[in-house]
Amino acid sequence: MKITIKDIANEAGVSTATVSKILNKKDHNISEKTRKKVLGIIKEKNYIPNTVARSLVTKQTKTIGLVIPDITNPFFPELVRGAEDCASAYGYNIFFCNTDDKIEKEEKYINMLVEKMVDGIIFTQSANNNEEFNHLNQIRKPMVLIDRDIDIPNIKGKVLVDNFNGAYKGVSYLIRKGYKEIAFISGPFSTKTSLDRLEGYKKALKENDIFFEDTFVVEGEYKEGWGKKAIEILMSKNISFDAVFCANDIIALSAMKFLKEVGMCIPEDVGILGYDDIYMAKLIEPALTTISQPNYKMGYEAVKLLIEIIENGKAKEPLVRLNTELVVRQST
Amino acid sequence: MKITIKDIANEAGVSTATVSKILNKKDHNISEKTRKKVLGIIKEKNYIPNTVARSLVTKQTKTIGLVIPDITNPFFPELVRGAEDCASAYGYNIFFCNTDDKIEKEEKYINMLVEKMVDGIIFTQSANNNEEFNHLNQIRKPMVLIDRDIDIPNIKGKVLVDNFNGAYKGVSYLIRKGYKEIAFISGPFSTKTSLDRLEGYKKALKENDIFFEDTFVVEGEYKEGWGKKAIEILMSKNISFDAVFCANDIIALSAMKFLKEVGMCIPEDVGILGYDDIYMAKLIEPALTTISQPNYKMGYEAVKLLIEIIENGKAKEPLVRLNTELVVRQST
DNA sequence: ATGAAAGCGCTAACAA
DNA sequence: TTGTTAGCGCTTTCAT
Repeated sequence: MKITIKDIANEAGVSTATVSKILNKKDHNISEKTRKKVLGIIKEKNYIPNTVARSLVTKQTKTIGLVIPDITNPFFPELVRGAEDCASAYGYNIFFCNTDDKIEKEEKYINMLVEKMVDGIIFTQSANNNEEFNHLNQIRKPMVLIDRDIDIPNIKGKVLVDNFNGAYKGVSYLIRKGYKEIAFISGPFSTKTSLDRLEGYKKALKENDIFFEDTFVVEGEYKEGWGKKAIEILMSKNISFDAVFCANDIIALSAMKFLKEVGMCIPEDVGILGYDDIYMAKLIEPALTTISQPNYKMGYEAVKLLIEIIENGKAKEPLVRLNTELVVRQST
Repeated sequence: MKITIKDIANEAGVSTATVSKILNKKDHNISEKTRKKVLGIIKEKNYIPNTVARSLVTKQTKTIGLVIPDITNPFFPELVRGAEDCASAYGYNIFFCNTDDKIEKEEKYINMLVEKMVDGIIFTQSANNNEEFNHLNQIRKPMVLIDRDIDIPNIKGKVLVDNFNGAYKGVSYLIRKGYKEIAFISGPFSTKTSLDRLEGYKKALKENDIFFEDTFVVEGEYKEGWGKKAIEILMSKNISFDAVFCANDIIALSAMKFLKEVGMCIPEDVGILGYDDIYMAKLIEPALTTISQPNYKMGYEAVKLLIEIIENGKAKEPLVRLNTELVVRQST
């Protein structure tokens, strides 16, 4: 039989209130003697408090929901890991959900999370879907957003990355290295992320008196196959480029693979610059020069922010803006 | 103010018992009229039942714990995804934990999970740590193990992969392809996984009348840097090999990168065979031939098994053994 | 077909 | 310093 606080109280000859106080370190006026005794019995009986019962009265579960599109996308493991580490450090657990960017799944999960009485929710998306976010506005739980800057009234916190500067730094570096004809394989322009990176790219060109040409930019999706396809498009248009700035590392890998297959040398014939710095970036040959997103930190900071909001009702600094970093390797 | 079952009952002019029955589809003798009415009010008021309160009485949380070493290791995302998909299909949520293979973290998390009243726990490790598993035996929750075959009395289910056959298939293929001097970069021999793969490797050699030599096998760890180091060891011993069977894909990638750096051509000078088929295997150049582990399926099946055990007390088939598959690409 | 009431295991006023 | 007691929101048995 499961043993409860009552059993401990009986055994110790005290009331459950006393045991509860000891359990919750509201010790201040409990005699050392009974404290010791109760603690002893707890250990001896291997008693584990039932947090479900506790949550019912305290109205908090020490649990948060983490909603991402797909853990299988190499962008997310680090982020999730960061989130989990932070949660764990603050005594919280994480419910983990994959939405595949599907609005139905998203709604279903959010409802599940609310039913499970999570204390707050963290929300990430890789791609904007331009559907309505009405259902998010129904939710009366603290929420923080990662990586996207949409306006939902009841979002109380955001963790964003400076994509503009990231792209700007990367492309500037490419130019300094002597590359002059830099193509940009972009993600969808429906995302602010992509738009910001495009602006950073443009600014770098402009500052170096390189004329910006539409044809050097191809818009696609943040997916594996897009890199190859994009190169094919570029080539079919007979565009000559000596470097490619890719909207993320997976795209870069796919582009690189294809370029090698058609006999190009990297970085001699064409330089490749990625974005994200996923785990594999350093393991491929040549290792990928890329703009490192602080994914782990994003996850960590988001949870930290959320917990602050949960515990204080609001955040001192509700917008965390993280910086990127250029990681130079052999592909440029 | 949060709205409760009482509010719904009042509004509808019925008792909470009635509402509860309707909520839980114990409808059988509730008049259609009140059913409709109650359901209407629930929708109108946007009522969401509090599962915490429910769990307190039903003694089940519809929640399971998933304990893995590190989501950042490319082996796990697919597995986790499979687990999550299955859980979600059965109406369960997943608490997600990373232990880094540290016994203290493991204990801490398991306790947290028990406190949170999970209905069951799934347990994965990449490397055996030979410490005691006493603490696992204290746990009176259904548990299922993935990928390792240790004996813990209260483990009620296991999902295993046939490593012996995987290695055997892979190495046999290498031999068929004409490779004769096949090195094996192994993981730690403290793991059954590694031992099984070694046996598979030996069997393939033997069947093809290739003499097995100790020196062709190097034992290390399932980590990124090991591939390069292993090749260095092999070379420093002046061992000539025309193919390398790597204990996992990360090792293979690292080995491949190093071999290319020292001027070897793959697959001409040396063939590379990996193990796992991680996401990146197909994206690198040359794409990696590897033995595909059914990671997604492992996660999925493990959760399915666990839920069966949770709901029926035991599993009809407590041991699920999954097969591997050889995926031929360009590295051989 | 519906409701009254007990109780799940815990916390937190308030009393003593 | 400790105990009494009233819930938290729900399910479930047993009456009605």
